[in-house]
Amino acid sequence: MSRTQSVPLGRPRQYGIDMPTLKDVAKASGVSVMTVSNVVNGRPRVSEATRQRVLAAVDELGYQVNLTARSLRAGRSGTIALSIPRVDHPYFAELAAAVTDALLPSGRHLVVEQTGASREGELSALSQARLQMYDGVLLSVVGLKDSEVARLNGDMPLVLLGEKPMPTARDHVQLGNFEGAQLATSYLIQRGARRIAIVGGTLDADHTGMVGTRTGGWRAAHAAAGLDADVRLVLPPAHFAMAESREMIRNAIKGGLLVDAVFAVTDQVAIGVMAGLHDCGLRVPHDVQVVGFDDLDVSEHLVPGLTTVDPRVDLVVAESLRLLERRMAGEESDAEHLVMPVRLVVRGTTR
Amino acid sequence: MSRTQSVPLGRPRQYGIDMPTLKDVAKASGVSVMTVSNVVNGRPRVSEATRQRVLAAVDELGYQVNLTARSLRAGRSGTIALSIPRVDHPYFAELAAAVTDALLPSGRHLVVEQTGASREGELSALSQARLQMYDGVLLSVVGLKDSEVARLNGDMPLVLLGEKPMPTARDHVQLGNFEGAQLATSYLIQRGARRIAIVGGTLDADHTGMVGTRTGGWRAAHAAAGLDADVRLVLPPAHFAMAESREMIRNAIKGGLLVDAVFAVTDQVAIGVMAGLHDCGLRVPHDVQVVGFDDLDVSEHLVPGLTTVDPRVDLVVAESLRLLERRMAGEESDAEHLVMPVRLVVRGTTR
DNA sequence: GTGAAAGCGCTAACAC
DNA sequence: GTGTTAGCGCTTTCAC
Repeated sequence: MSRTQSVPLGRPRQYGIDMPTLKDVAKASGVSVMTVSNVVNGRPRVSEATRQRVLAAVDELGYQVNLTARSLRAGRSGTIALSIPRVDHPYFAELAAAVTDALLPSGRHLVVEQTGASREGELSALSQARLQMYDGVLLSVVGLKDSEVARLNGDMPLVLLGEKPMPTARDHVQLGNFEGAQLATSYLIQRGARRIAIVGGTLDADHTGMVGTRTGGWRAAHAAAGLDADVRLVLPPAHFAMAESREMIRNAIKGGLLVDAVFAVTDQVAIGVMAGLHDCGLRVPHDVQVVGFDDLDVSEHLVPGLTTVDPRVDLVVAESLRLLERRMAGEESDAEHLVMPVRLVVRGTTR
Repeated sequence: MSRTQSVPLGRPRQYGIDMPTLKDVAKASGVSVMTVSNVVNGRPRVSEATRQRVLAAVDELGYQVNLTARSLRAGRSGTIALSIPRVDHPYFAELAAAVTDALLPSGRHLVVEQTGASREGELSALSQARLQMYDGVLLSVVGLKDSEVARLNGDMPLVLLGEKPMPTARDHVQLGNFEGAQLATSYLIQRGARRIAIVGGTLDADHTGMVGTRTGGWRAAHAAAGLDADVRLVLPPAHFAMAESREMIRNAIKGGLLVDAVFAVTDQVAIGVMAGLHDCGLRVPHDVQVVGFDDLDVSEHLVPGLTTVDPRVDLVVAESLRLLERRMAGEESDAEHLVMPVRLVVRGTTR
């Protein structure tokens, strides 16, 4: 009697023809919706005959489960979100790909959200409302302050990635920024460099954040070698773009800055630096050695190949997902704050 | 009386504390859920006093709309999906970023789905069920056959991107593959090249798809110049990876292949080729000229800068979104099939 | 201006 | 094994 025929309450526009529902399949196969649900979800106690009949109807009508409805009812969406600033920053793209690959065996679904690397973007991408649609979120924080991150609903499974200080109450995985920068700079010193510019570094006293920490590593390597870290060697581009870095090193050198090596805070910056050095007629590594940070896919195939810090994204991803799975399983253990190890990959831009 | 206190029907696990609902806000502010809904959605007929009271309660309880529920009821999610093979393929990453930027002013939300460039991946990412969660989908097809794409629900707003033949019933935007390849090859011929390898080309007679079409352009340019396109110059890597392309050109040259130029079907391939040529002691562009296709961000900053075909992703994105908006608005006009113009960007890898 | 009722499509719980 | 009931949180409809 309660068939949905004259649609009393305007069925929301599904862009044309309505998709068949469990009810339709139930009607077509002469069973209850619950039985159809059981079949569709592969639950045990269904007789083979019924199963076949239902499956036939599913097939004929082209039934597909409505994930929104399931999600509303079940409280789980089966989807994890990875929130990164932008996919066209190769480091984040490679991170996203690594997460996707790592998630493949688990059968979970991943979507990538872009925040735009701004506070506003992150705030909107991270609105509780949005996040609620996912079973778990891997959040790469760039713009937000830790106090803002701390305001996020504590009950949502969330693992933080990124190089800023984070609320202690949340799981957080970060790269060995300090260690990597120190490693890179020490290696340059060891290879004879004495005037090592840091492109993408900061003069700021704040030694937190990706830039601050890496600059700290650069400083520490100098100190460890008993060398002076000349502040004029700190070149701070506003973004970490190739074009900008290229121009910055070029201007510095044309302006008379003496440099026999560059530690670029990212491989993107390093690529710009290599181009800029070439613009100045300087040869890499003969005149100026270069070390980057990120070990992008492309870095291996530059000419010469870029010596760089491998941030071990594989470890970052594995640990992050371990922590996230734990939270999604409802575990309430103390938050972990991990700093992954890094390693130096030596290629042709160093002597 | 009907307060949710002893949860008769197990409220689905929302990972801990329940989020407040409209009902909670309604109770707290002494109005009906409907009024709260009206306030929350900024609908007109609500008295200022009521609005303030509701807003206060929203604030106090930290209410956030449940997008899943809204989506189920309203039939719209406010979200668009961009489905691409992988985000760590720079071309797709840049495409995704371009879509994101283009969508920004509209206030729409975008999520990126990765299909993994396989038929299976695409089929699963494209299950009707998944797609139903979005108001519109921009689908970059790689693995699927057009017949499989054709089976997708015709009522879902969907615009196809990609270089394969597509069902005529769906909107489809593609790059000027043939034109670009011809442009690149003709330019090389014009610059004196006579032995132009195509790395990433195919010997297949099938002249559809990205590879087939670009190989066709390479062939056509030869024909137009009255030259012979030597099939030994067609080097077909299985994927479009840098490492693979590098090895392939290296082996070919060590194996005695005479080459004075390379048309690489993508910039990724071109980067591998440049590295491979360097491995062989050949100089670019002095000994071998190189032209790519994609005009990636990095291509400008390689040393030497890569001459390449700019696929005008900006146009592709603008047109795709125009078509998608039209479908989302419910327009039923005939499907459009667009091929965007391209242009050659001349840099240092050609003479 | 405000609210009661209905129900989007699905599943947990429990009856038979 | 199968069906019935009761909602998940929201918005549409329509009465007041």
